[in-house]
Amino acid sequence: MGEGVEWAAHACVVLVWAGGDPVSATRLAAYYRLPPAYLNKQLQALARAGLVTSLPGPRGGFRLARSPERITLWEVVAAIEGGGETFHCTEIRARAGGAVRDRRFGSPCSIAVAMHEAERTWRAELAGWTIADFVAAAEREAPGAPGRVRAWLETAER
Amino acid sequence: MGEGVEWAAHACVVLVWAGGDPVSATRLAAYYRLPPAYLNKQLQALARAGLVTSLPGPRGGFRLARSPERITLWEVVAAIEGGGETFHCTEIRARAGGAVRDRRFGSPCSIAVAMHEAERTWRAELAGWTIADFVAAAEREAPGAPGRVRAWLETAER
DNA sequence: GTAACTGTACTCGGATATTCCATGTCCGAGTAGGGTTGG
DNA sequence: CCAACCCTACTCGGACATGGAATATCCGAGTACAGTTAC
Repeated sequence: MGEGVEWAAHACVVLVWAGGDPVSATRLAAYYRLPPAYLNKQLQALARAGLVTSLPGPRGGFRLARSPERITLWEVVAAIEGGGETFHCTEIRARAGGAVRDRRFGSPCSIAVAMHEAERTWRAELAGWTIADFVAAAEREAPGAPGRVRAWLETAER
Repeated sequence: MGEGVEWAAHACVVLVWAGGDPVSATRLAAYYRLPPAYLNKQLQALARAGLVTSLPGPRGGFRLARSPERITLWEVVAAIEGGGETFHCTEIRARAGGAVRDRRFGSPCSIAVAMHEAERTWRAELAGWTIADFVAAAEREAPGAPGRVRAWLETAER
């Protein structure tokens, strides 16, 4: 799994602490010491998925498109990595030497079924977590975080 | 996910149908129309993981190291893709601008926790399936498969 | 006839190229705000 | 003084390099069998 997912998730948490004010990719990248252009790429992916809204020009940036409780971890992963199945069945049983050449199999390959079932539970588990959960956990760990982050963003402003 | 996993799983099913007789990588590759040398690489990975045993020389090849009920889909995936976590937390919160530089966080990052929890259920789901399940499903779908496969391996023999 | 020997063909195993995707970077279109200028 | 205009700085957005891993391949070490030969 790409590390862009981790960046995107943490970025969403910071956007919550920003309180709805747009935060530019440059600012976010500076906060986490990340390559600005590449983080911008990830944020664009979130924008395409409708998780954040983008605002161009000065005073522009990104902000959450919905409330944190309504954004699941699965949506973030899907936005960055793509929502498709990670396991792709190539139906190699249809090419088996002993099988009839153009046979159409009624039921899908049981191996693919197992893989997809496992992925389904994985996605369900991810969908059980929201950005709000991570915000709450971070604030429980470091109560002063929201104020500090907001202050940092303000001071770096301009 | 790499397609080597699919090859390895199907290969295990064929090994069951071979009834304990060693089957060479070349034979298996010919059966599924796969690149022989590369399938050999995957089988070597299975051998390193202890899922199959290898036998060199003529009449050699691979056979299952245990009974099909004792080989889970997770073990196959782990043997090919590596058993490590697919999500690797880089602790970017420790590099946050507002955070204390060398602060040691007591509890792990909640995002990483969520990811690992989801992966845990994924692995558990995969571990719930065994090669025997796939063999049973395939025989239910195509009752003559075992005999056909065995015959094909015999005829192609030599 | 039998037993030992030798040669061959076939196997795994790891070292070696190649292709593709994730990573990382760059520049262009567009916008808001401030400074300037003319009335 | 005020309003219109322009210019600059800053933003997102997508097009463009780069590196490492997955994909694919090849050759060497080792083994079992068959054929051969000596006794």
